[in-house]
Amino acid sequence: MLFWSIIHSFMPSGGGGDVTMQKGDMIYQNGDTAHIHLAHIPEVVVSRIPQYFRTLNDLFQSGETVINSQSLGKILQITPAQIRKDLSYFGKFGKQGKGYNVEYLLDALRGVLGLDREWKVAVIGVGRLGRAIIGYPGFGPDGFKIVASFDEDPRQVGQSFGGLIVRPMSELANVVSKENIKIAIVAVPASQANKVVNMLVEVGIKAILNYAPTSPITPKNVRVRNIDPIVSLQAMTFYLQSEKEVEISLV
Amino acid sequence: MLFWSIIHSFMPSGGGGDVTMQKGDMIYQNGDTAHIHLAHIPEVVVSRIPQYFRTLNDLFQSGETVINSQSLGKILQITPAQIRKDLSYFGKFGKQGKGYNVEYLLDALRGVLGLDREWKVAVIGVGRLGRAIIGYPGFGPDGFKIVASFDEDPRQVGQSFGGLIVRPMSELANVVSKENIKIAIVAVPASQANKVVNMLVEVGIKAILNYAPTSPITPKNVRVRNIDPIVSLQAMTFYLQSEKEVEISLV
DNA sequence: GTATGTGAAGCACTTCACAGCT
DNA sequence: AGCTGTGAAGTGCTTCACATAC
Repeated sequence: MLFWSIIHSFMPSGGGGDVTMQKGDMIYQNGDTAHIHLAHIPEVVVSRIPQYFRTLNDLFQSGETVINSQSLGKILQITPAQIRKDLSYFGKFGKQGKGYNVEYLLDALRGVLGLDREWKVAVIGVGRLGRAIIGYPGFGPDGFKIVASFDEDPRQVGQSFGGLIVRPMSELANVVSKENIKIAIVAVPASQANKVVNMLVEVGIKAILNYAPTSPITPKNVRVRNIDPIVSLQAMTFYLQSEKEVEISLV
Repeated sequence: MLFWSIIHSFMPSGGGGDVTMQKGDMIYQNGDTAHIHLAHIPEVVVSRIPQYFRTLNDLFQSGETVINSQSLGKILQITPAQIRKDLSYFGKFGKQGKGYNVEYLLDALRGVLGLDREWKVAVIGVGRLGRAIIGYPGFGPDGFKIVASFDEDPRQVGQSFGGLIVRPMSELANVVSKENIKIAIVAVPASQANKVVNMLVEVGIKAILNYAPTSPITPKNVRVRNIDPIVSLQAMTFYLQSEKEVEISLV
């Protein structure tokens, strides 16, 4: 039985020379565990893997057993070469002349993304949005389990939404450490967002899905993804107004 | 008084030779209107402009009058060079030795993004998420006005949320054309999403903010932005499980 | 002195094209 | 014959570094 371990930044700071890693390099064996160190994987690649995963899930549900990079590309509007290259960062999952076995690739990507376990999630802010998130049925099937909710407002604390009791922020540290929560969803007003994010970093949260219209600053080892519908809409209105005349000063 | 016009794809298809445009090229004068044709602007650049806009808005609200690319970069975690380069696609908005006048740059970017007008928006699907969107107060201040909501479910039709009556899908074409709606927000279950998106394209919607966990296919002249929290979370779990051992078959 | 705007250099991602396997 | 996996080529975005302007 063999294992692999993804090491994202391997910097033996104690001196002794630089180490340049190549994809697939096996560096050392530690007890029973063989560690394979992968070279840097581009962030854009990582962000596409969940899309492949979701599509493969859909295909699997509809009973498809095999798919090739061309068909997958058509569904996702991505070139076949891109898909093959992306997958090749993680292994060889296909068969020449055939394509990819849907179930096999699905399992492989589940492992790559770390979805072969349950991730506990905390929701901060139980306003209209927070409650919609708690009630959203889409998290469970993918292994995300919302196990706690918090709010600063004493009038919300103690209430129950979706079978989850709203706790005061003062309990954040305790609950996060006791439940070993690594992921938080921020659904508080913009004015509170930065403060809340700082608290989350403080108590050891490592991934934050931020619905507040801010770009909070966090240490490099804490990941943030911002979901801001306004920003998304504005990126589209730019294209909508092509050929519309806009006044500027032209010396 | 001078104007500029952003032409994104200028392809005189009637023959007569290729036209390669350079940033800032002035191509022709038509009546009172000088048209300046900008070269292709990278999509990543366009997607960053709304972030600059939001931050400048925040700064303006807090009374800041001047900012330089360094400070703006610190807030947004973007290099100063990147910010200056991005802005340079659209004009020269700063002063050497000084920086950017916040209000002036804000106005300029408002024009660039086409936010110096009101954009009417339709929401499709008034489930929990759709209602949260309709009730979200963040759209108004940025010029997005939700003017209509639709749902396929007859039990929802006729109800009123946030002062907006839910209409049946059969009225979509009429309302969109009469109200001149160009933007739609899709908040229906995944199973209906593709069908709904096709209907939206059909009736002339040009920009879609899609909350369903799908990647709908649309003509090139219809923009889609997908907001899928699961995909965002999964891109983060990849990094969370660094150094975690994952079983694979290593021949 | 300070900070912008921008060609040029550097770097990273995408696409090509084909060897290799089925 | 068909499709993957992948070096190499191509493309495009980012960063540099400095002339220019305040």
